[in-house]
Amino acid sequence: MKVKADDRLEQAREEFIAQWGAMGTQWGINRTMAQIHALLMTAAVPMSTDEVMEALEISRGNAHANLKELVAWGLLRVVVRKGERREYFEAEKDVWRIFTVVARERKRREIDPALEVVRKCAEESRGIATPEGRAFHEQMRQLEEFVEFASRMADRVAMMKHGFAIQMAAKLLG
Amino acid sequence: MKVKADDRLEQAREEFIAQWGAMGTQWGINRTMAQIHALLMTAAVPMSTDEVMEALEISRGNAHANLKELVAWGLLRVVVRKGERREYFEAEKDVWRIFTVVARERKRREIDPALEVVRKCAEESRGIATPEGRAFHEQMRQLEEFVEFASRMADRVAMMKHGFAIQMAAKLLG
DNA sequence: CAAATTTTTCAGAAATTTTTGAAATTCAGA
DNA sequence: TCTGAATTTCAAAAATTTCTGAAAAATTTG
Repeated sequence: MKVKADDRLEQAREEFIAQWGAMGTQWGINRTMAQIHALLMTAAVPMSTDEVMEALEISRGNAHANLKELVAWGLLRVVVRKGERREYFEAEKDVWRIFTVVARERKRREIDPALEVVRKCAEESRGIATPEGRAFHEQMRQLEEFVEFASRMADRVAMMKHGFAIQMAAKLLG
Repeated sequence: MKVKADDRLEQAREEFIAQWGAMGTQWGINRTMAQIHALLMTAAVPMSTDEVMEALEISRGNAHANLKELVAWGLLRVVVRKGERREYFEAEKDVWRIFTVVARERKRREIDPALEVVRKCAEESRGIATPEGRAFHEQMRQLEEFVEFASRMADRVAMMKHGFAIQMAAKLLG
């Protein structure tokens, strides 16, 4: 009976890890990174690099690089047991916190650079006197305005507490 | 004087196209697709496949595939001039509409598949009696709840009119 | 219907990203 | 300081994605 329960869990968990990994691709996150995240998000206790390597059948270099990347994002914490040198990794499991972390990172990688680009182009095209020049500048201005708006929204959302977000969403969805 | 204005415009526009293309990469959109979008978003009149090929120095196959993809997304419209067989392409220039189109597409590619995955895993792990099994199921349930929430939010935002979004954002940002 | 023009397809080439695996480095305890 | 265990780095290999260019298919016109 215990064996059967363990099997079912094992199977469901492997399914989750595989699928979440495949999805990472769509999200612009590499497969291994997403798989490690899925693995640790569903781990009862922190895992070492070697345990991750074994569970996902990946190389040390790959495991290492992606574990560190996840730590940099803030999705994993490093845990050290006293009297041991080895590092263990533990995932953030709170769904709302995972979301805000990812939102912050995506804003940094997607919105901030876009803002720079449109600002520069709006600036460079200021005052060109031809009709085409005016149209171009106006287009850049509108883009800038919008991207700046998106940037502020992202900041706000990333700072929100779960309760507040739910409350706000209730209004929006109601 | 006219020449100088044209040069400045040309330069600013090329900068925009190059940078927007580079950014596409970060956004999980391929470079050419983003460049074509930038090119047409800043074009005074609709352009043909050959004009796009020439402007970006890309092959016919590449131009064709990405023009069609942009049409499928709803970011370009096909325009046919009377008495001409050739197709011309015209970009959606309204920034808010561009945003809602992209939001819809990203929801479809990123959120919907995630929802399926976590639903399946929550289902498959229902009723596993071990502590690990319960923890896993609970984690999947919370993920499911959140992704469903995100899905609904995305639908709402994608349907909003510009004015309403601004109004709502004012509350949020104020 | 035949010719001319335009669109579409697709196999292979090129570019980019990811992964491996082994060597170099770091670190803590003896 | 030396040893052994762990982390970090990185050049090369593998996998994946994107692009080309030419051929095939479709469409319009005379």
